[in-house]
Formats: sequence, structure tokens, C-alpha cells
Amino acid sequence: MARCWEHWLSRSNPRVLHTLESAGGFASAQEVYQLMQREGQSIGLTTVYRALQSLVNEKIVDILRRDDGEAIYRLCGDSHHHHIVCKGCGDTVEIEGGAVEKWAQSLAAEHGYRDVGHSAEIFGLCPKC
Amino acid sequence: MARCWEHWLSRSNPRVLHTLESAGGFASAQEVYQLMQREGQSIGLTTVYRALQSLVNEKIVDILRRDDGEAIYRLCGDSHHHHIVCKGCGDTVEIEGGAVEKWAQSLAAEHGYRDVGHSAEIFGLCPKC
DNA sequence: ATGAAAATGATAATCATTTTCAATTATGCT
DNA sequence: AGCATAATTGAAAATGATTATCATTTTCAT
Repeated sequence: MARCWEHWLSRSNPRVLHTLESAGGFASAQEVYQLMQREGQSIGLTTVYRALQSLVNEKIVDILRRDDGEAIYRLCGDSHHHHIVCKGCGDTVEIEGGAVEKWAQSLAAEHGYRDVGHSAEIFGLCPKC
Repeated sequence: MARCWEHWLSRSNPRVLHTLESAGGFASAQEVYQLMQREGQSIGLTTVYRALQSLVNEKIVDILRRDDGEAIYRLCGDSHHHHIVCKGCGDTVEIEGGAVEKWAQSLAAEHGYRDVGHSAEIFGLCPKC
């Protein structure tokens, strides 16, 4: 299988991507940077940010936000899902969001929006709380 | 990132809440602060942050994140609706979210969650951008 | 009126992210 | 190879939102 990203802007992208993969496909820029440091790789924080940004532009990774606003990068291809979060104990259930995807797509199209993404979370009290 | 704020009630809450309302029920802390300044109200940025945080704790407003990670506060009102936000110019379209309400309700019930709420936003590029 | 407790806000600290820019490295051309 | 030039890198500084500190002011019960 030939990969279609042969001509990346940065030579560091493969290294950053590999680290993101080995982190479980889900990490912040700072975390990727620290992982690479610990592995003894020589790279600057700036370059990590740039590599992740270009991977986002290439649509190879998604960018999301933690609750505190820190950006986390996720390998595309990981199944897109949402969460039910308990207001009491913080417990989280992962759920599929097929319905929401369609909802977001159709409404965005209806209003002429392109390049669409969305966020959706459910909050409530879990059975235990 | 530790957070020390606990919940307390503030006399500024009503003023901040009113400003958030007049902003269309959707604004960042910095925006609320600037609005109040322009209106000639005397208030500190710190107090705006604290007031918004306590309103969140009181479940009077929701907290969401812009694409750039900035926190935006939304009135949890009876007129529950969602938004399509343009990543380019920040323009916002209000939409009804009937489908999402049902999605949230049924999924939460399925997992035994009670007292359910949700957040959902759509991001994209508007026709002009 | 008095004092304790709550609230305020200026200021400084924090932290992720971006910008700057000089130095290094790759690439292409003759 | 040798040289020019563009691309890449990363340390350091800048930026900007948010949070912590703390001295001061306000509220309120007595």
C-alpha cells in the first residue's frame, strides 16, 4: 500500500507521527515532545507543534480539546466517538455518535458551511450516583 | 494544572449574567469583561472569571471551547439551542437541535444515566470564508 | 458601630502555543 | 564537486488566556 503523504513539509513529521502512534494515537503536543525526549530523540518543541499542525492540515490527525483547553491530537481512523460523563463521579462511557455525525453534516450543509466538525457530550448522573 | 477555586456566591454574578445575556447568551470571559467595561461598569477581569465559574458550578451557564481553546460561556436557558460557528470569521448560526436532544436522552437512558444534559456544537467554514 | 467573613481587583505567575530569527541542512544547478 | 538558494530547525522571546496571591473594601450580624 503506497502512502499518499510522501511529500511532507517537514522531515520531522514521520518521527512525530510515530510517537503519536506509540502513545496510543492520542496525546497533546507537550506529551509527544516529552515522549520523544525520553526516548532520546533530538527534537524541539517548536518542531513538534509544527509537525502536528501539518499532520492536521494533511488530515492525518484530528485536533480536539481537553476540558482545560489544551489541544490533543488524535490519529484519524480511530473511530470517532463521544462521551457520557457523570456529573457525580466523573465516570465516562464511550458511545458511538452516528446520529450526531449526520445531524452535524446535514445542518451544516443546510447553512452552506464547509469543512465541518463538531463536538458533542452528554452529562448526567450515572446509576451509582 | 491545579484548580483551587471552590464555589462561592458572588454579588457580581447577576451583573455578569446580565451581560452574558445581552451578548446573546454566548461569550468568552474576556468578551464579557470588555462589554462591561464599555458599558461603564466597574469590574475586574478576575471577578468576571470567578462569576462565570460560579455560574458554571450553579449550572446556570455551560462552558464550551472555541477552536483555539478559549473558553466560551453559554446560558443554559429554557430556549435550548445549538450553534454552527464559523472557524474563519466567528459568525454564528443558531439552530434547533431536536435530533440531538433525542440522541442524548436515549443514549443516556440506555446507560442508566439520569438528570441528563448535553452540549453540542458544529464548527465549519461559512459561505463567506 | 465593630469585627469577622466574604468579595473584589490589581498584579504577578503559569502554561500552552506562536512568533522570531539566526543557524543549519537539504536541494538543485552548472 | 562547488555554489546558491530555499527549506527546516529550535532556542529564546512574545503572546494570550487563565489562575493564584494578597492587600483592601464591602457586607452583615450582633
